[in-house]
Amino acid sequence: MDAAKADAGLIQSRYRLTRQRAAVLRVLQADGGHLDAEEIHERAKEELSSLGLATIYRTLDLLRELGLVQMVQYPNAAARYEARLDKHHHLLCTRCHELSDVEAPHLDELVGQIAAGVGFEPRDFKLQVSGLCRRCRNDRG
Amino acid sequence: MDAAKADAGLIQSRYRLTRQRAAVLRVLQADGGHLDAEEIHERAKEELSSLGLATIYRTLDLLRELGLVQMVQYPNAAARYEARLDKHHHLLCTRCHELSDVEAPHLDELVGQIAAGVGFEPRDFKLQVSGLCRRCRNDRG
DNA sequence: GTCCGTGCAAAGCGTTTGCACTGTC
DNA sequence: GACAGTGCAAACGCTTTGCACGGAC
Repeated sequence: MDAAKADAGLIQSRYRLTRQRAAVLRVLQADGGHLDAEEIHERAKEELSSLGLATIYRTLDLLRELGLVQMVQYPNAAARYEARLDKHHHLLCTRCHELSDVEAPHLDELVGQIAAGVGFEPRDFKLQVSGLCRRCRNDRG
Repeated sequence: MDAAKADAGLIQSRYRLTRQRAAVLRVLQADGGHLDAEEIHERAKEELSSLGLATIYRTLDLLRELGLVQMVQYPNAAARYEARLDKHHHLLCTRCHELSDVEAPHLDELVGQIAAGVGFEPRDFKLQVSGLCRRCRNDRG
C-alpha cells in the first residue's frame, strides 16, 4: 500500500524504522479501529513475540508526534489509538462501549466562531458524543 | 445562597448531608473553577482537617450522580470537577494549561444531525478545544 | 565505538477498595 | 444497635522510567 510506504518513510526521516515500530503501525493500519495499548501489544506479538509493552507505548508516542496516529481518551478507560488521520469525531455507546467515527462537516467554523468570541486561538478540537449506537438502540432502548 | 440550600436538600433527599460532603460542595461552589481531587482536598481540609482523600473521591461520585457537579477529563491529567451545571464546553490552553468555559449555542442541533445520520441516539456530548488562550496568545504566539 | 532502540522490572500516578471505627438515627 | 459514612493504608490499572543489553550506522 502506498500510504503505508509513505508512513514508513516519514518514520525513517527522523527515526529508525525498526521491526517493532513497523509492527505497531501495521497493526493499527490493518485494524482501522480503536485499540488500546494492550490490544496492540497482543496483536503485534503475533508478529514479533519478544515485543514488550513499554515499546508499544514509546512507539505510540512517536507515531503520535509524527502525526501518524491519533489518541482517544475516555474517562475510566485506557487510551485508544487509531491510524485514521482525517479530522473526525467519536460516538461512544454507553451500553456496548463501542467507539465509532463520524465526520462533522460544519464544526470547524462553529468552533472558530465560538473561540473567536472569547479571544481563544483554537489549534485542535474533539467532539465526543455518548449515547446509544444503532444496534443497542434496537436491541432495547 | 438559595442554590446552595437547594443542593444541600438534594443531597439530603437520598443521602446524609455530612460535614465532609457539605465542605466539598462548598469548595466547588466557592471556586467556580476546575479543581482536581487533590486541590479540593487541600481546600476542604482548611475547614475539616481530618478529611481524607478517599472521601473526596467518594463524595465527588455522589455529587456527580446527583447531577451537582461535572467532571472534565483531559489526557495525562487528573480529572477536574466543577459545580457549574449548565451545558457548556471547554477551552484548554496548551501553554498555561488553564481551562476555561464557553457556551456553544447551536452545537446541540449540529450534534443531533450528525448522530441521526448514522442512527446514533446522543445522550450527552462534550466539545474540547485546545489552543492558546487570549493571554498566552498576546504574551507570545 | 557510539548511540538509538529495546526488554524487563520497578516505579509512578490518579483512583478505588477493604476494613475497622465513628456518629447518627 | 443497625447502618451509612469515614479515615487510613493497601491495592489497583494504566503508563512511564531506569538500566543494562543489542544492533545499526
